[in-house]
Formats: sequence, structure tokens, C-alpha cells
Amino acid sequence: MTTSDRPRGAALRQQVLDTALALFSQQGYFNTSIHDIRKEANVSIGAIYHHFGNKERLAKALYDNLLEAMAEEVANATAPHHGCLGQCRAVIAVLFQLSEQQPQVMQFVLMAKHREFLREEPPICSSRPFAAMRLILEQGIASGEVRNIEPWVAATAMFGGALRMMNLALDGVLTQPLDSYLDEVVECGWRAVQA
Amino acid sequence: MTTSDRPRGAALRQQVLDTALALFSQQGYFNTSIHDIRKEANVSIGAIYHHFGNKERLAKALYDNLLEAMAEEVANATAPHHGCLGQCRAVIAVLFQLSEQQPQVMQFVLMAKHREFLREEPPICSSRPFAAMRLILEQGIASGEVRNIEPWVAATAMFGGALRMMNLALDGVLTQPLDSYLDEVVECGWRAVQA
DNA sequence: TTGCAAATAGAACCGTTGTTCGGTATATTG
DNA sequence: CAATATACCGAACAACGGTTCTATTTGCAA
Repeated sequence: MTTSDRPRGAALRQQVLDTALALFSQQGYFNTSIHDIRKEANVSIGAIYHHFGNKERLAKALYDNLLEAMAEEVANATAPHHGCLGQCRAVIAVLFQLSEQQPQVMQFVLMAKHREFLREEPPICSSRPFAAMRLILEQGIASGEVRNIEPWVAATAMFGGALRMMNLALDGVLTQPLDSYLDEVVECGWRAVQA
Repeated sequence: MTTSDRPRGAALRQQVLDTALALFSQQGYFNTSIHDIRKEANVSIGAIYHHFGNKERLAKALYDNLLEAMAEEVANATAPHHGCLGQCRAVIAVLFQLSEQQPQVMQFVLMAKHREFLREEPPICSSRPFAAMRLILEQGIASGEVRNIEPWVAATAMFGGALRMMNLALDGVLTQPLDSYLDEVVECGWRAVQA
């Protein structure tokens, strides 16, 4: 009997997070039991509880990790651009890219009703990436690139279509890859708000 | 002891549906037990199972009822209008109105991840109201009122902002009533797609 | 009234699930 | 090499929740 080649320490922790993401995004939080995660991750119940304390905190750790990573991706993507349109395009491009490359992440972070299992969590629209998007539009209004409309309306008009397209892609409704719609989506969003 | 004034028959059935809607939309499907519904609706377990068979079929009955009702509201709203813009505006106006008057319905029908508990259900974008919205845009493209873009993009561009505004309203983020944004939202959507 | 089917009641059942806990292995420190 | 803390293990547990089932009531037809 070779000694079990289970991961340990930080690797184990990450293994649990990866497995939880896969199962939560495929089946949903409530359709996934700790025992499911244990089995799929090839890890013990004790290890999971040692690292995370309970199921909700596991989900929260996962959510915080991924949201943070996404916020950084968005920030990095917009950094090189200065105009409002360029920044908006960069945000949508990055979101589309993530939706194709890491659909599970987008499924769990953007599409899940996380407030049903993370009781204290604020709505996702108050999270960092979404705040960044609103800020871009507010600056666009200030600089005159964007019409002077209610900031909430501007943000939803600019990004609402893109987010719904991501929804469709994640639901497997679209035949073409998401990128192929990028130009049209950005143009529509921009026409909606441009001065 | 007066005889229990519990509802019976069709009234009981409706009472269960109403209660289920309230609890599902407030706490989510998985945070609501049949026992919760039983208690809140002042009804027996047996009656619930007699009328609906099991929890999932109860949710499905509720979902089908509400989706059907919503589809009819949308259809009625668009009927008087012929131009694409007029129809789009009518759709958004009706959706905004429903979001304010029956937030629980919108919460459950549009915002819930119903595929997590209704396994066989197709994605909501293939439901009647959403199909109607896409059709309006396709007709707009055919008549030349709308630019010749991918129909999915056109539909999400026209209605994506409105749907996100509804999201914000249902999450309690907006300070003003939804109606007060109607003009701007419609204008943004229309600018996005108009020829 | 009698008989029968539908409707309602609610106690009990039992599989699932989140969690605990006593124990063992592994790492770290003096 | 002790000795101590950390990490991990997994059987066991208790509560919860969906469902079943038998008994009772109600409505209606004969």
C-alpha cells in the first residue's frame, strides 16, 4: 500500500476550493453536500472543517477569493485606457474572456444567488468590480463623453447588454463564441450612453 | 371551539401557492421547508401533498402560473402598439410596473435560479415573454427601424439595461421608484439599437 | 339516508446532511 | 530525541426535511 497521495496543507485547501467551485457552479450550493465535496476532492471531512470551519464559510472564502481576483482582472484591463469608451470596452472584453475561459467562476460569482447562502453578504452590485464599472460611467459623464443621465441608468445601459449576453453564453444558448459578439455589444452599449 | 376557518379546495390551493411565493421569494426555495409553508399557510401537510404531490411540483406549478400570467401581461401591453420602439417601451413599462407592484413575483420568476430546483426546466430566456421580446427586435430589424445586428445582441442591448435596473430595484439599491427611470432607460435601449 | 370518492389532518418515518469529536499522523521546536 | 502544536482522519450523531400513510371529515350522488 503506497501512502495515500492526497494533497496536504495549502494544496489541500486549494483542492477543496477548486472542487467546491466545480460542484457549486454545476449543481448549486444547496444541491452540493460537504460529503459530495469530500468525495470529489479526495479529502477527509476533518480536513475540510479544519480549514474552513463550516460550509458557509467555505463558500464565503471561495466567493471572496474569486471576486477579488475578478476585481483585479477588471482593474488591470482598464488601467491602460483613459477614454471612457476604451475602458468600457476593456471591461466587457475581459468579462467575455473570463466567461469563456473560466465559466464556472462567472457562474458562481456573477450568476449565483449568493445571498441565499451567504446571509450577511451585500448585493453583488455593491462589489468592487461593479463599483468600478459605475465609476467609469460617472467619469464619462463628468468629462462629457457620456450624456448627462442618471449614473445607475448609464451603467446598466452600458453593461446590461453585455451581462445578459454572458448569461446566454453560460446557459449554452449562443452558438457562436462570446468574443464574436464583442464589437456589436460594445457598440450598442456605447450608442446607448454616448453624448 | 369554533370549527377551524381554514380554507378548503381551490382556496386552499391558492393559499398554498401564495404562501410558497412569499417564502420562496424572501428566503429562497432551499431555505423554505414544506413545514414552513404548512405553518405559514395554516394548512395541513396532507393537503399540500394532495394538491401538489411534492415540493418540486409545487414550485413548478407556481412558476408556470406566474410565467404564464407575466407572458399575458406583456402580450397585452404590446398589443396596442405597432412600431418597434412603442412595443419595446410598453414591455419595459409593464415589467417596471410589475416589479413595483408584485416584487415577489419578479423575484421568483425572473431572478431565481429556478433550474437548481426545477431540473428539467429550460433556461428562462427561452420562455414566452423573452421570446416575445426577441421577436419584437427581429421585426424591428426586418422593418428597418432597428440596425441590422445579431438578433440576440439587439434584444440584450434593448432590454438588458432595463432588466438590470429591475435587479437593482428588487435588491433595494435604488432610492427612486423604478418608473422614474423609465424614460431614460427606454431612450438608452433604443439608442443602442435604432437604425 | 346510505355509500363512495375526494379532501384534509397530522403523527411517524427515514434518508440526508452539517457538524462534532476522540484519535492518529505529521511537522516544529527546544 | 522528546514534546508540543498543527494537520488530518472518519465514524458517529443529532436535527432537519421531504414524504408516506392511516384515519377522519366533507361533499355529492344514488
